[in-house]
Amino acid sequence: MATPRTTPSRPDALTLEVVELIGSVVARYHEEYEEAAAGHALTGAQARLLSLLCLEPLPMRRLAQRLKCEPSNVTGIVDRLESRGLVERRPDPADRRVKLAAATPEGRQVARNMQNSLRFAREPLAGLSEEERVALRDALRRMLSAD
Amino acid sequence: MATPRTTPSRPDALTLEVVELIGSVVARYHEEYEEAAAGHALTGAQARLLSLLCLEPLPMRRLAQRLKCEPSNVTGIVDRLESRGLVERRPDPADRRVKLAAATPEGRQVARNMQNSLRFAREPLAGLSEEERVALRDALRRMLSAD
DNA sequence: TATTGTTATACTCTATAACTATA
DNA sequence: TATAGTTATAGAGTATAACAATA
Repeated sequence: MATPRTTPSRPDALTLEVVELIGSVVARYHEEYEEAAAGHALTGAQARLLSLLCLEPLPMRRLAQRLKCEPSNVTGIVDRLESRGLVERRPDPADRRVKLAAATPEGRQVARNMQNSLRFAREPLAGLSEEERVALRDALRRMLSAD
Repeated sequence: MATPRTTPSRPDALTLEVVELIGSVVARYHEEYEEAAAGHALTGAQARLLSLLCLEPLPMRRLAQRLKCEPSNVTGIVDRLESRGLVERRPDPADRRVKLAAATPEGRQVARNMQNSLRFAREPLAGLSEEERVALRDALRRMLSAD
């Protein structure tokens, strides 16, 4: 194992700095996401839901799972997007209890515009060489699978 | 410059993967932060405010700046923390308009407990060697200053 | 006059519980 | 009976505008 034998409760200065840097990246990412959403008159939750629906229509229930919130909340978020014509509800032919939420063409356009205005989420790597990107990719992969 | 000359609108596969990994880290970090806060009966906003006050007492106005919200919101968040005895308001001897919010000893203890339960923010680096941590630190630094 | 903190208001997000229509 | 979606309700965060106390 590559882990140095230090007391878990007293991480070394390097580890502390990396953890703080990750916190900064997280904060920065979130700020810019909310900002980009607000620039298109969307809340963060609306923007996340709309982005999901741009990939494929989804039952309300699955939207709640993806957004990690209760199904009852999805009703309101979809209501607001639907009243703006960005999302629509369709019946599911296979199960009449299910409603499929789907992005309209206008909804997809708004989502695209928003994602294009997300500079930091798109270009955070401008200053890194290919070698550095590979190293960063490997480190991030390992972080996410370390659980 | 180390940036390869590709069209900005069509990033290469490596870049796309790294961007997606960063998104995953951000999502994971946020989930665990909210979870840790909820475990101590705090909302995310309350946890962030309390963590700030653990470093030093701050005027309400500065808290709003740090949390990137309107000063009127800080009143309510501090109210709720104060009613639980985790935060207190003190007069500022230098300016009688100002109220300094400060964490109580109990508030500091709750914040410490919460931070200790943040595993992902603390131990995502367990699988990385010191060399890799240095490379990760440098890459993150450059990402954050690339603006 | 300008600034600090607060109040009042309205909207959104959130969880919980109860309801309906299907299955 | 179980499930999908909704409604009703209450608490919290948010922005805006107006206010009192102080500078």
